[in-house]
Amino acid sequence: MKPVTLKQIAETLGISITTVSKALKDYPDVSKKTKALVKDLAQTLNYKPNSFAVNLRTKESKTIGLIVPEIVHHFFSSVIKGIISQAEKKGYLVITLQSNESYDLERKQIELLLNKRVDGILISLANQTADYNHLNAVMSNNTPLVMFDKIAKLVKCSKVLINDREAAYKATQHLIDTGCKKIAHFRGPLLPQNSIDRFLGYKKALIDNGITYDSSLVYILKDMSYEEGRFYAKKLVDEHEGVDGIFINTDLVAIGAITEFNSLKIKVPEDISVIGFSNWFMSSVISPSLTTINQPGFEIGKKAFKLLYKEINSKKNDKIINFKEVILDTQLVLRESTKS
Amino acid sequence: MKPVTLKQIAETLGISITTVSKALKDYPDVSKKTKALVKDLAQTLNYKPNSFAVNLRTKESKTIGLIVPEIVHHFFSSVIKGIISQAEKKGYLVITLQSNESYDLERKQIELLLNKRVDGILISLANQTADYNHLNAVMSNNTPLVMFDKIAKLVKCSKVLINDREAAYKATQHLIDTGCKKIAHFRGPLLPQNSIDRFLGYKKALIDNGITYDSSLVYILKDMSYEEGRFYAKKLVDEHEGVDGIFINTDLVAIGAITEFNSLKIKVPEDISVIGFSNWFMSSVISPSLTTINQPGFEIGKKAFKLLYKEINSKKNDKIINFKEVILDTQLVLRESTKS
DNA sequence: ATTCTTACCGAAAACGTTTTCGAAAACAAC
DNA sequence: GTTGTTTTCGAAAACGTTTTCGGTAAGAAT
Repeated sequence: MKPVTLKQIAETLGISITTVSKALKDYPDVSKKTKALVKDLAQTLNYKPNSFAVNLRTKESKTIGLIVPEIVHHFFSSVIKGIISQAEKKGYLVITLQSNESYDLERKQIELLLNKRVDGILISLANQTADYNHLNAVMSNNTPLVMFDKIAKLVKCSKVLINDREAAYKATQHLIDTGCKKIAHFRGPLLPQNSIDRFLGYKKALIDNGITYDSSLVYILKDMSYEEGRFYAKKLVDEHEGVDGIFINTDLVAIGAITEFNSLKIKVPEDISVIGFSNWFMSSVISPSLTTINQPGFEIGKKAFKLLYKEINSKKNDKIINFKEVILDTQLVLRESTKS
Repeated sequence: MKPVTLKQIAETLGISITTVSKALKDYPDVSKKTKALVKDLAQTLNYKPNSFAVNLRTKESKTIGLIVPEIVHHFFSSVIKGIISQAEKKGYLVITLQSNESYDLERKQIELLLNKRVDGILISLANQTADYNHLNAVMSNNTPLVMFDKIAKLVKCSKVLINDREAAYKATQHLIDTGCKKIAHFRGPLLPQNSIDRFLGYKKALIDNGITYDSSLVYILKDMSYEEGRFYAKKLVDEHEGVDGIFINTDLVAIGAITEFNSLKIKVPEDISVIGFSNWFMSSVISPSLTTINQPGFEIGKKAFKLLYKEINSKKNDKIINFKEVILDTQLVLRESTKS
C-alpha cells in the first residue's frame, strides 16, 4: 500500500538508486537498455516521485501564492481564473488567499506563503495597506513578486496594470462629449493607487474642458458595495441640484446608483448620465444597461503569471531580474446609461 | 542570506540539533534554561522551519486541493471563500483548480493533486463527469475526499449537499400556490445529480398537485448561461401557449429569461411567473426582482472543509472514518417575479 | 602490451527536519 | 558507597530524492 520509491525499483532491478533516478530523467550516462527496463517497471508500478523529497532537494515547490482582497468579486475571480489557467500550463499550482481588504491579514498571509516557501507571489493590495514592509520582506527574501491592479508605486517589483488615469479621463470625457456639465464622481478609498488615479483622470478631464473642479461633487466610498451605490446616489441628489453625470469607480456601485435613480424616478440618462468601471457582466443586463470601461481581468491574471514565471526562471538561472510594468488596454463600452 | 536552520542554532549554542528541535517544540525532556536559550536565538535569527523538510519527515503538507467546475461564478466563488477562510483557521492552505466542466481536465487535476500529496481533496464535479475511477483512485490512495454540490452518489465518501429535490419541490409548489397551472422547467444537463434532483422535485410537485406532467415543457440547457436563458425563454413562448410559470435551474438563466420576457413585453409575474435557484446577489437587483431558492455557498464551503479536516485527523490517528452526508437548509426567497 | 577514450554505473553526500532510544549526569535514598 | 530515580541531552536513523565525482569495463588506438 505504500507509495513506490526509487529504492524499490532499484532493488527489484538489482541496480542502484542513482541509476534509476538518472534513467527516469534521461541522463546520457545510462544505457538504452537499463533506461527501458527502469521506465517499464516505473510505469507498471505506477511510480510517482515524492514531491516532498523533490521539493527539499531542489528547493522549489512549483507552487505560487496569490493574495486578493476579495474572492467573491467578478473582477478578481476573473483574474484568479487567468492566473490558474496560465500556471497550470507551466506546471505550477496556485495557493489562493484573501486579505479581506485588511492589512493585518495581508501581512500574515505573506508570512504564511513565505514560510511555505512558494516559488513566487502574486498580489493585489488591500485597501487598508499603507505600509510596505511586508512586501519588501518578500523581495529581500529573494522571492519573485508581481503586483497587479492594486499596487504600491514605491515597491520595486514587476506590475501589471491598466492606465487608470487615462481610462478615467476617457470616461469623463465621454460624459462631457455627450453634454454633461455638472459631473460628480464616486471614488474609492483614499489609499489605493487605482482609486487615486481614477480620481485624477476625472479631475484632469474636467479641467482640460474648462469645467471648474468642485470637490463637493466627489464622494469617497468605503466598501464599494451595491448598497453604498444606492446610498450615495440618494445623498448626491439630496445635496446637489442639476448634476447631469456621474463617473463611478466600479460597476457594482454604479448599478446600485442606477437602481436608486430608477426608484427615485430620476431618468438615466435623460436626467443624469452614469458611467461605471470594470465592465462587469451584469452591466449589460440591467436596465438601462451601463456604459463603462472594460478592464480585462482574465488577461491581467495571465500576464501577471507570465511575468512571475519569467522572474522565477531568471532567479533559477542566476540571471538578473528586470522589473517590468505592463499596462493593458481598456476600452470604453457604450451602452444606454449615457447619451449618444 | 541563506535561511536559518536548526543546525546553525545548534552550532552557535554548542548543543545538538535534536535538543534545538525539541526545545522549540516544548518537549518535556529539555530544561527550561536551554529552552529559553534556544527560543531566544531562534527568535532573533528569525528561524522558520523549512516546510519542505517538515513535509518530507511528517508526510503531510498542510495543504488541500480544491477542484471546482468554474471559478468565475457567484456560487462557486462563495464556496471557495468559505473553504479558504475555514482552512486558514486550521492552518491549512488551499490549492484551487478549475475543471472547466471537463471530465478530462478533472481527471488530470486529481492526478496533479495526488502527486503533490495534498492532505485531502474537495471537489464539485464537472457536468461531463460520468465515470468515477479517478475519484475512487483518490479513496484507494487513502487521501480524504469530500464532495459538495455536484456529487456522485456512487462514490463512497463524505458529501455536503442541499436537498435539491425538496428545494425544487418547494419552488414549484410556490408557483402552484400562487395560481400557476402550466409550469415549465429549464433544467441543467442530464448527468449532474443536482439537476436530476431538481427536475424530480419539480415533477413530483406537479403530480402531487394533480397537474399532469408534460415533458415538452422541460428544456435541457447546456451551459446554464445568461444567453441560454434568453434563448430558451424565446423558444418557450414560441412553442407553447398559456405557460404561466417557470422553475429555472439557476438564477443566471432566470435573469436571462426575465430580460427576454421584458423585451418581448411579456409581463413578469402577471403573464408568467419565474422562480430561480441559488439566490445570486444580482437577483434582488434586477427588475422585477427574482423569487428564488437560497443556496448557502459560503456555509457549504465551510462545512465541506470541516468534514475534510476531521477525516484528515482521523486518518492521522488511525481512526476509522465514518462518511457523513451533510444536508444544508435552503429557503424560499420571495420577491417580485412571482405573484403573492 | 600499453595508453587513451568512451560508455556505463554506483557510493555517498546533501537537503532539514523529527523521533526513538540509550546514555550520562545529577540527585535522592538507604 | 551502593542503588535507584529523575532530569537532561545527543547519536543516529529515517523521510526520498538529486547530483557530483570517481571508478570499472570495454573497446579503440598506438
